[in-house]
Amino acid sequence: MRTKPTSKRASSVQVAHLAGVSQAAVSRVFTPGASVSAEMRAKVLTAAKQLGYHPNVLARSLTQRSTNIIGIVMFRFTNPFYARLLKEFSSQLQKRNYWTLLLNSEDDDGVETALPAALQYQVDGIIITSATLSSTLADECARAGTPVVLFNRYSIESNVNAVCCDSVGAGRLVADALIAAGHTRYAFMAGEENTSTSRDRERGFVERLRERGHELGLRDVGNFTYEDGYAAAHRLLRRPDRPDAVFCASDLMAMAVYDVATGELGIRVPAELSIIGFDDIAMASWHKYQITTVRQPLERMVDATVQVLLDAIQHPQTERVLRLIPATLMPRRTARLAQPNFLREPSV
Amino acid sequence: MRTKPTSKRASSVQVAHLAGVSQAAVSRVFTPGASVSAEMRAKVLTAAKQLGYHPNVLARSLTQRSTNIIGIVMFRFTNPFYARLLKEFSSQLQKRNYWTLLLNSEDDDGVETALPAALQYQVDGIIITSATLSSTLADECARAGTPVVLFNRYSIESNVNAVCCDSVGAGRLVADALIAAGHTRYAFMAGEENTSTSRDRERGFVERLRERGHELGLRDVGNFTYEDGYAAAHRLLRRPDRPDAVFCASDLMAMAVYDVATGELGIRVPAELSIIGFDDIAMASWHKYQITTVRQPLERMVDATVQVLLDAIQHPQTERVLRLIPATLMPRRTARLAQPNFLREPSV
DNA sequence: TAATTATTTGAATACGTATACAATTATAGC
DNA sequence: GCTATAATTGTATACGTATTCAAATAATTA
Repeated sequence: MRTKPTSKRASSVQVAHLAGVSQAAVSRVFTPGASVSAEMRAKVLTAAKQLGYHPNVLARSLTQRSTNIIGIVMFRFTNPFYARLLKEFSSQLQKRNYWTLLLNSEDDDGVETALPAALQYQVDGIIITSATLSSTLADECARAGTPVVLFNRYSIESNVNAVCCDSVGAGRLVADALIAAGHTRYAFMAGEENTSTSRDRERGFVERLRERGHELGLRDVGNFTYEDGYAAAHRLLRRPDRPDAVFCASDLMAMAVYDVATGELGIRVPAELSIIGFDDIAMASWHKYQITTVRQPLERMVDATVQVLLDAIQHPQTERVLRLIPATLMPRRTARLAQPNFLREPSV
Repeated sequence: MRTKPTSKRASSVQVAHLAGVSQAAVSRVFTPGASVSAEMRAKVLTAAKQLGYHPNVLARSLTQRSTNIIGIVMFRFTNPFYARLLKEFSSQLQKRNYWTLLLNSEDDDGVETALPAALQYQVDGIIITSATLSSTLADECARAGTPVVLFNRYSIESNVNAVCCDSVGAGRLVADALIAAGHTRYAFMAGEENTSTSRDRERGFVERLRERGHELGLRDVGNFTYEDGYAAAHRLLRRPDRPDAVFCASDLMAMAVYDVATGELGIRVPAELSIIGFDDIAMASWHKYQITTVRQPLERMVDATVQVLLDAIQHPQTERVLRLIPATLMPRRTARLAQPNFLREPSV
């Protein structure tokens, strides 16, 4: 059905012909650092300009065995954290002369189909933000010699690089802060249950509460979204034994809790209820919300990820890297917290 | 500095060798519709599996002269409308067996550098969401035989395809709706001043107000963001002759106006002030906002864009296409409107 | 000036695939 | 059985570039 696109893109051979030189000469003119005389360069460049010639990067990558393309596997596009993440990745990569092939793992089999496709496009590396990697897939990447970095995921069995925010540590941080301010009835609102990010945040939180003699009284699930968080907030806050502190696995859910509490139920925040979110998306600092939240240092995480990936590309033999990046608490208006020096309490 | 990555990806020649057949046979096994006997297919596939062989798409695209890659030029990633847009594009394209090369035009010279890069990667087509096209660039694409579609932009001089929401029509729609409900003091909050989207929305709005004997009393600029919208809302609403109807060029700004009005100034919405936004992002329908807004039919627009682009790819000779897609009003809670049949008033 | 070295150039080949063409084998028709 | 046709396979070549090697030219030195 496809008509063969008779593209008129000029080739190096045509340029060479027009300039009266060899094809190799043309190639050298467009290869930084190659040996070319000034007049040769001039001749070739005018011919190239005349024909509108640009080197065919794909043909080049055939001989160079490197495409300068990085595949990014994604799916929660509309989540503000991920939107910003993608922007950060693409601009970081572009700055280092790499390009981004976007692999949407939203539908169907997700990663399972997207990833082999990426390999066929000979990407130099892969960043995965939306799933962990089955060992089959990990093997396939390894066999293809294509390095992979998981972002905010890690995989115990398979031998894959990862850069993560320290979710467990962050959960503990929040527990400490809330305990120090004298809260008594704790709740946690989970994201999607099967995500390691949500589970780890919860684990750190609960662990630390226990260690210091408290219990997690309540938990509910908001699937990382405002809408589901809104419903969950209703369930949590209308109970007679409603919590006086809610830790949410995302800012969107924290905003929903805030809206339900102040808008619908007349609960005073933070006097009667402390709310802490996660991510520090732009909205969290909107004037009307001012959500106290855990800040994932996104730039640093992206930086580290790119670093790890490019390292792995340049030194294929190195063993796997795991990098944990600490989160920090952003005190704002929705949580009653002790003086900031609680942060320096000895962490047991 | 780059070590030559000695990739171990198997080639069709290696598979052929292992299977004891010709390279052409291997190629045919992986070419849908080619003539291959069952036993040949079996032999090749087992050999391929054993070597972990996947065809090199780039090498293929050298002979086919088509990469199945579409370049998307973007930059307002974190704006929820654009985030959703990108998701919609990538999943639509992926469904049709195209892949997305993401071109971030955020920094530096933006499109001017990103686009030539895309051309070098021999993309089959380009979608531009963040800028219009200089005639130089348009020429370059035309010369390369690479079709381009502008999304929500159009260009008078250069001969480039475009799919747009009918911003002018939408502005008129809003004017009609607000007039019908008997408002008297109108204001407009602009996005970034140099964008055609904002300008066209304003133009339609003002035009239609005039036609029906009204004036635009006030205008201010919110640059499409919540923060700037917040500041602009303060300026607008603290005036003695404050408006009783504000039309905002984006939902984020409308939300800011709502927050300033209800949260800070105690203005009742919609009794004393009607607010209408633009885009219908997910947040606009959040329970606490329920912003009355103009809905850009994003799926239809994306659909149309992809359609136009793929058409242009398959039939290179056709002339340029301009497609205008009508917007619709989503009545919610922030605007006082007449009964819905005002929509059927004869449009002069 | 001649001899030596450094620089520039072109011819040939490789990268991994698809395909036109010819050669071969299988199938159908009688 | 034999011929005519269809299906399958291999050979050779093309896609557009980078790069090795040898040849040719320019620059340097004595």
